[in-house]
Amino acid sequence: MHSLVEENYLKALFALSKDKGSVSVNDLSKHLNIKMPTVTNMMKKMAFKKLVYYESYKPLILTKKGKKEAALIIRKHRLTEMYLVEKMGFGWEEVHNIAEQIEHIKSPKLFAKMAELLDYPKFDPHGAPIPDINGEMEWKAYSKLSECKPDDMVKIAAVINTTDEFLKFLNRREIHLGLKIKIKSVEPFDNSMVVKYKNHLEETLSNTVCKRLLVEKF
Amino acid sequence: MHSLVEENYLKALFALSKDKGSVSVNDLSKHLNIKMPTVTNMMKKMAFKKLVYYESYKPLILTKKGKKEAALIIRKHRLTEMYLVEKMGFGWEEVHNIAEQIEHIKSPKLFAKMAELLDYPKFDPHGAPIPDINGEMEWKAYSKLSECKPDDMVKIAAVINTTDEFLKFLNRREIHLGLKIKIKSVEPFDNSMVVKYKNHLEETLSNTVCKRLLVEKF
DNA sequence: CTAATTTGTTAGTTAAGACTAACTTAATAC
DNA sequence: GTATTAAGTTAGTCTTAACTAACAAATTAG
Repeated sequence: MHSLVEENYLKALFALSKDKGSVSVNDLSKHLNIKMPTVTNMMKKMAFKKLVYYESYKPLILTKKGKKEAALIIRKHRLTEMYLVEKMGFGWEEVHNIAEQIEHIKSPKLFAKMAELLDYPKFDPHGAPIPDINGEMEWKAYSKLSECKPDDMVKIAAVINTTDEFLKFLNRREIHLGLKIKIKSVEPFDNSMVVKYKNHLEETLSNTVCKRLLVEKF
Repeated sequence: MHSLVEENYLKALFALSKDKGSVSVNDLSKHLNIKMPTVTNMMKKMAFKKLVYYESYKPLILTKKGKKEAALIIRKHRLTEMYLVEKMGFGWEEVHNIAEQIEHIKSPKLFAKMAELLDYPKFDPHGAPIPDINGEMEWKAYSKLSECKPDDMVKIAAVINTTDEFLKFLNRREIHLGLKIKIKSVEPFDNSMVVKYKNHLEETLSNTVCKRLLVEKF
């Protein structure tokens, strides 16, 4: 099995390669807060273990094996988050740090039990998909709220780039998954949106916020 | 905070010093499966951190601080075991390994929540006392089943020196905490006991087994 | 009470995973 | 298209926590 450190490299590689499919040493270094030479070294070790394709001066690419192992760690993370929220009563802004630790626990039984008790959930408390036991996962085709137009009626499906602070911000405005929102207007100069939902008849959301809210139109 | 490794030394020191109050380097070395020089080294580091009293060639003694920190790790371990059994449906023979990992998690909130959901339990699934939030804990004055006499009626209060195998052995005989047992006879040559409980009218338990069962007389 | 054995320590080595300093390759700018 | 800047690598160091080999102290045996 892999060390906790390797698991963190795997997760970072997986997260950063979402779009391009590859990652630079620099990006990985910044994301993990680890200096570049250390990253280079680790990539050589992980290449030897067939977790990543590594060639000098070229972008890093996860192997199939690396991707699967990363996805399985993410599975453990998201299952844990869901468990903490659904079964233990934590708020969605409290669970990240705990899950960050529990995801490294070696006990297939523990996570199998969580999945069972949660009735095999497909999404975590932030709307992110939970990879299945084979590491398979797919994001649904959500739009960003920031890309919607006035008069669109949308439902909040997921929150991305979550931080505790951002989630607390949403809490204060009673914004949660499943919430139905109507877009009243978009300010042209800063792309902030005025939206309406529940008893919030005129809430303004900055573009920074809108870019982090994934929605389903309906 | 302390490293996972230090936490394991603390736990081992605490467990081994139960009776004598002190531990030899040798015992600690054997218990942790770590060679003596490594232990000596670590003791110096931990003495510097005021977790243990260390003098060359003298027995190791936990400081008050060391004892408290050890007890708090044991608290996390036993709370976790209780949580896994009571809230997740694990068997008492399955929880040790998982708790061994979860006990190192840094999240006061997580363990506070477990305690709350379990309604502040005083004992773990094996009958061992759970230290309170200040690290205070006390074993009740139980007897070993091996020290009981024929015709004694006793109730199983705790299981000590538990291993998965021993707990499975108890499962197969339907022996569990709270079970009421009558001692029918004691074989003088090997101190094995013939006992009666529930629909087990004549079950023989070896001395090895009886020494690991703590009971309350009634 | 000395000899043998056990226990404990010292010194030096190793591996993992971090770092800095210095150098090289690749990318960008003019 | 060369010069500058950014990115990546190499080499060497550090810390933690393990190890072995060799030595020293304490205990036990006779």
